[in-house]
Amino acid sequence: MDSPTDLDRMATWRAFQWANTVVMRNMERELAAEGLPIAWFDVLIHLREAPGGRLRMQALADSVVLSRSGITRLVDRMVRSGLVRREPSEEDRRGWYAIITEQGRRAFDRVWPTHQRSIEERFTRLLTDAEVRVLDPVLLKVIQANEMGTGPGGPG
Amino acid sequence: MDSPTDLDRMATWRAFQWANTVVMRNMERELAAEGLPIAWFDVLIHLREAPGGRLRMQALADSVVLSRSGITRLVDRMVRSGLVRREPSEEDRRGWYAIITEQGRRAFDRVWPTHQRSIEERFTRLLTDAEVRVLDPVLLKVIQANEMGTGPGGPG
DNA sequence: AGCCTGTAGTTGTGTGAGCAACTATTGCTC
DNA sequence: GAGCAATAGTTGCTCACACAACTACAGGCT
Repeated sequence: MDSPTDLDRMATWRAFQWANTVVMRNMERELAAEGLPIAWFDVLIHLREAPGGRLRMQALADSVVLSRSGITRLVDRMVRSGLVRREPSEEDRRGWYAIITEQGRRAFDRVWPTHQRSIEERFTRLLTDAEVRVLDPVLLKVIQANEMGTGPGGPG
Repeated sequence: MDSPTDLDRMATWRAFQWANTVVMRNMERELAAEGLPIAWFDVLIHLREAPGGRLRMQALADSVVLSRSGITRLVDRMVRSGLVRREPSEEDRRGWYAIITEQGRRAFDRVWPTHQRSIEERFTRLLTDAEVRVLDPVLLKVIQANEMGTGPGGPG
């Protein structure tokens, strides 16, 4: 029962990266096949969970890990498609809310079952209970050590 | 000691995604500050480890998880910068090798210490030995369940 | 009030990635 | 050995993102 060497740990790091890449790529393809880019899905899932189904642009950008300009244009597209609408903030006249529309909720509901099954098959089902219990604090440690201001509650 | 629920597992999945995103973003910024985009670094690390310092274009694309057109252009840029050169394959006259140059090796050596430290601080140092031993097989399972033809030995 | 620094969001611009179409070559089948 | 599907790589096109500059408003200081 030797300790993992530095090289072992580097391999773990690579596997971590690789696992994420390959899962994300597959999910992206699957969601795209349903006509919903994964970025759109992430926006919907965060808006849906936010009180009032709405989030300030910057908060949304943080949630989906996107630049301010990035979120502006992503929301632009989703507004054009009717999944999201904008509304000015009452409290801060510089601010805008992005708000999920009924159509947005329906779009989410439509793809969620498939996506959920995909997450299960590609990730959650593969883990034993014990592994989940180890993984959770590990991921939290990693997130905290790399925090950039925003807390988790991250991507969908 | 209840079993993690489906919701718990979904949260784990989100944390997994989030952890990867936040780490990658930080590393990208750090490497970019050293003048080497992370995609370039990944190419260099794979070429360096390959026999003869060379890899066929498609193999390289698989290693860094990029489309064929993507790898063509990425290699284009690196050739222009002198870190990589191309050489036709003897065995298959359709094929080309991407080969790391001396300058490419020097570029790698220059940024590697910093990057290595970054990986340690942001990831490997955070894990106990026991956690590494749990994490490794978990990641392998995820990779295998999501395999796309290429094996791991993935990104750098 | 007037100023001045900071923040919210949008817009101009450059770049990197994927998809599909294309060329060249391989290798299987008859 | 002629034909033909499959593969290797490149190129045309489009799109999404980041960075920086810009406008508008907020909030503290004098």
